[in-house]
Amino acid sequence: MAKPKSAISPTRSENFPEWYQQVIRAADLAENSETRGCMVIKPWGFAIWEAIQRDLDFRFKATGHENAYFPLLIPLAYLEKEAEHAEGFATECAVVTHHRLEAVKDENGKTRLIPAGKLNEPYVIRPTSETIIGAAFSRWVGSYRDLPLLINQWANVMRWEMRPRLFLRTSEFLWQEGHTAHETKEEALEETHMIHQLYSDAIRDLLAIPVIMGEKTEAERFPGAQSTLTVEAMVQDKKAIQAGTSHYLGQNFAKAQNITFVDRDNTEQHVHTTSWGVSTRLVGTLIMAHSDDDGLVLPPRVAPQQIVIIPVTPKEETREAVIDSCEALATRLREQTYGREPVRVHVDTRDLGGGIKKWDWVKKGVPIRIEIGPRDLEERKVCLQRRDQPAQEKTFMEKNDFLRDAVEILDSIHQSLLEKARDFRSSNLTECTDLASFEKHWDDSNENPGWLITPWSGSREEEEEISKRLKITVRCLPMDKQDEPEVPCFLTGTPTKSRAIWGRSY
RNA sequence: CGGGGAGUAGCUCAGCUUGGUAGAGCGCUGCGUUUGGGACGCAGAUGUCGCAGGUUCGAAUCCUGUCUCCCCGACCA
Repeated sequence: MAKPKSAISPTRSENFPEWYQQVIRAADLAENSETRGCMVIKPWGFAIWEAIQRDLDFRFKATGHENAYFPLLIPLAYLEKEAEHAEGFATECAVVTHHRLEAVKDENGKTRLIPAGKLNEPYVIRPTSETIIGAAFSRWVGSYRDLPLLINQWANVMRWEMRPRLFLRTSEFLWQEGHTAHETKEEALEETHMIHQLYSDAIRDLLAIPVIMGEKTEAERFPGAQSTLTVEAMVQDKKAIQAGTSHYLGQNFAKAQNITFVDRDNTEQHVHTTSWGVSTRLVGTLIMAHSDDDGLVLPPRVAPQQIVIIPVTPKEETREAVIDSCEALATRLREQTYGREPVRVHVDTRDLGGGIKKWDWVKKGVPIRIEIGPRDLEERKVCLQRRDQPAQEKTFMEKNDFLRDAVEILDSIHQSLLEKARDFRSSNLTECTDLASFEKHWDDSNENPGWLITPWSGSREEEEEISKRLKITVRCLPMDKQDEPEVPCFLTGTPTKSRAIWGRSY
């Protein structure tokens, strides 16, 4: 037999980046727009982001945070206040310099709009909001009684990316940014760790992606931060994606922006701030983590539709009965809940061939497909197909059993995706203790090198040298591997208890 | 931002070297036959040939500029 035809071409092994684009197109998630580097997020893609939003928003509020909203435009002078931060973002800022257009006829009589009304002080379109939120904090905080201040904002930000990719790196993207201010360093650090854990839990429970929790090295830190915590995910080409970050900013921004309070001993102090965020990049991560050569595979918790019921209506005389039965089943299923929300069920009554509909939903990644035809109606059965299994795979089960087990099946799909991702990562994360095999691992003959974990005590300069040379980065210093048995660093030979994870990244 | 490739129907692309004003397959619409399956037949619709200039009697085709996308690199919270 010829090799089975896949719905997506090229396949992952043929051309991973192209496969990624095709999955997005086939699932109708998003498209490139006319605006450089920006994307149009289509309903199916946006619904995934909305599901992520709802869950995270719930978690933020449950841990005492409140939502607020700050301006899109930041006075240039604000961004200049924290030196390291200013330098870090300088090259990727879009700048607003005018506030008016003048309509002018050109030589062909066509109306042209010419920027006019030059601003004395330009605005920067926010690449992140530390500075403008800091300015608000300095007004809002006066006493230790005002602390902690726990704010989150859902917003868009803009970073003028040179090489955009749908969802993974777009010039404009959607995210949430948490900004908090605290009395003490300990409290602020506790906040960053709490959020770090929250992200790790949410990504595991929602997206079925296991992440490694760790700290960034100095070279990889957020500009202006004292420490940056990261959650790192591995996707199917074995590259790393930073899926979320949580920063301890120390008093850097407080000092730059005068965020002070009078403490319990009546002395003026600077607050300790944090910031943390996840973005629409999570959608890209999810696509690359689970999808296969037949298209998108969605973890049930974020699937815009979790169960799609396809009526099979070969004969006109049984058509109505079949559709009624499908609708009735959908209603019963919607009465159930999965992960704090009613089960999302869609009945596909479009007047199209069964095969077309089936493959449509395969490519869109719907976790459960149910088909009901006249025969099943008589036998009170349903035909069950799971997206975590091959597209041809079918199971017939009693309708009542399915009604009883549907939520459980959704959860088992979630679990199987998570386990598969976990197995993939563990078989591509190898220990390495010597420089020779480290260098060999990254040489050109190894097209998709996995991650390496090494004993590490190198300096920033040593890290930057080897990173540049081998086109890799330290993904993180994994939190649970910083007190290991003392062995020589693979690079410097200095005995160390610390371990570092290395990889290629998006 | 550097190197390479590409922009022609919704999608994938042919046509461009040798200028004469547009095609295929898939998709789409309608009708019919099918139908536990991404089927078939017939009929039909759809393009300022990325945009702006220039050369020419005439430009998808030649020239200049510009924008966008893709790949590789540099950069990247």
